[in-house]
Amino acid sequence: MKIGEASRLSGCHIETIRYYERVGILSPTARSENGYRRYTDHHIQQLRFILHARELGFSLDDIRELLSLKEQPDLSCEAVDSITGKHLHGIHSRIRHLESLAKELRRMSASCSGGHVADCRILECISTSSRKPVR
Amino acid sequence: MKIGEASRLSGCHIETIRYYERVGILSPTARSENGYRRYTDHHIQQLRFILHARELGFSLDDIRELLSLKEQPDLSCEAVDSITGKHLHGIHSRIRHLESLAKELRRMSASCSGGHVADCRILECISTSSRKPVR
DNA sequence: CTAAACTCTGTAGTGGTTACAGAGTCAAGG
DNA sequence: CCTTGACTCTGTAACCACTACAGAGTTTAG
Repeated sequence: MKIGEASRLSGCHIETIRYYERVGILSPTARSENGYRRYTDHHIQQLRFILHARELGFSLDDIRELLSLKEQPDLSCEAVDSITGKHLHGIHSRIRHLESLAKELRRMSASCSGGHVADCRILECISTSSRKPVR
Repeated sequence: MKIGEASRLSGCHIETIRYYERVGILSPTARSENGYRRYTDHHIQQLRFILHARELGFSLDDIRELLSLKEQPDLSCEAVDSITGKHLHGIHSRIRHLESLAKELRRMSASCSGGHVADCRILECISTSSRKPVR
């Protein structure tokens, strides 16, 4: 099938499909005589996998590795667990970071009683605060 | 003062300072005869403000606006509130999104009992799941 | 006088797409 | 047969907020 149908079946944009092939995430495609890429069911499976993994927030590097593990059914799935675990860990620290930002922003916002810019506590906070970087 | 001292006093990297000037976040600098940029205390204040606002996750566009509001002390600080509120809102939806991802990843991870890749439930989930996009 | 430290400009890279320009290909309708 | 529209191709640039060079010039300390 051609790229348009692959796009419809997988849910990936055409440009994104070409991009995935270019960066080596998607298996190389055969070409028709006119130079058009030809896609197989296997490509569609890969594209769906990539799309879902992206929706789960995995990086393309992670996905590259997951796809390569997927092709080796006899391996232990420890490596899959490890990638997932690292990803989950990263998500948790991003959540913690965002929560600490939200807390501080709420605090700042609450302390501002809404007068003139000159007395704005929010701007004052930003001017003078010195957050310790969140690790 | 020269850029090195401005960097030390503000905590911003030298390249970042030049970048901020180039994209119009930082006020233009005067130049010495040798072409070196000259920084004033006002620049240092601006740089500290930018640094703190970035630590709070504000975009450079937001910061550009906050700095411009800061220069107009007679305005109502409503606009500042609005920018902060929008930012906080964005942070909250990012947190919600990440939490839903984390939940799903934990679920997937728990359902995998650690055998061979061929039976890995995580890979199976990614292959077949179809998340509704989180708004 | 020399070496180190500093500054300058300009360019390219990061991640993960998306958007476009300009060209070629193909199928259906008049 | 010709045109129109839909499709595909390649290559490049844009997004964000930097960071990292290369290669050149300048200043400062010993």
